[in-house]
Amino acid sequence: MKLATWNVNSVRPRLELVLEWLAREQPDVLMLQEIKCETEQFPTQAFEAAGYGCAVVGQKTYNGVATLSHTPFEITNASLPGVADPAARYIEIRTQGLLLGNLYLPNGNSGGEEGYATKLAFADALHDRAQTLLQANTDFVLAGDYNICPTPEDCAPGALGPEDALVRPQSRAAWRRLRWLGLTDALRALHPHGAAYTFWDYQARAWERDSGLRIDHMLLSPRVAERLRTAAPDREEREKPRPSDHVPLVVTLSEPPPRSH
DNA sequence: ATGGCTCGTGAAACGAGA
Repeated sequence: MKLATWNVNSVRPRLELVLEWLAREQPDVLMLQEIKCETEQFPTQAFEAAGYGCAVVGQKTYNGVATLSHTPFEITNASLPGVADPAARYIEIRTQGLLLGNLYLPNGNSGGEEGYATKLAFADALHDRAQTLLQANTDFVLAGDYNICPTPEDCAPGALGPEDALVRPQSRAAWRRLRWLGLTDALRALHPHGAAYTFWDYQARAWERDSGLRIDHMLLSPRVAERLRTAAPDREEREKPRPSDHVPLVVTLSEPPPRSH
């Protein structure tokens, strides 16, 4: 099973790029963030023509998430339980025996301390959602743009100041708290050290200087982690004309073991 | 060097992004 997450920074100007990527990579599921359009404006027909059903939560101008699935699915949540903020930042589906949460965690650099508190509140609610799913013995993946660089290795030297919301101690603590539930960081489980960036700023020739960040992640519940085979950012997408500032993170899983009884 | 790009909005700057 092949899963991917990709912050596309607006789906409409990126539609051809995403369709080409789907045709080439043929993932089972692609989780998109920052679609930046209302649900009705999402190019559902184009993705359906490519063989993917769409679960979409959009809004005007900002945010928005969509999950594309090659296999039949049901939507289990169109917002993150416990989050009062109406921003379109979470959609969750069930397919192939997995619950797949697609999230766009608030950046937290705008809106002062109130904006930062929104980020931490979302992370708290995500922790509670993961805990609920673990208690229900559910196999799940939480994938998306977490807007957190978990460790200094995940931030190119000088790319961010120490006060940035992506590296603030409370942001990193929120990430560790998720991991301490027993979740596996797919990328780091297979590649424990070194840069594995998923984002390069459009500005200051960040891509050319490889001044990137690792902020897009997939967390796996324990039984899913046992099936982990590969995890890698697709850096080639950052070379394309008019790219997103993020690249896809691609994870492959082996088939689930036969059920015991 | 707090700017540098790239979006959406809506028709000019501006906010958000990270």
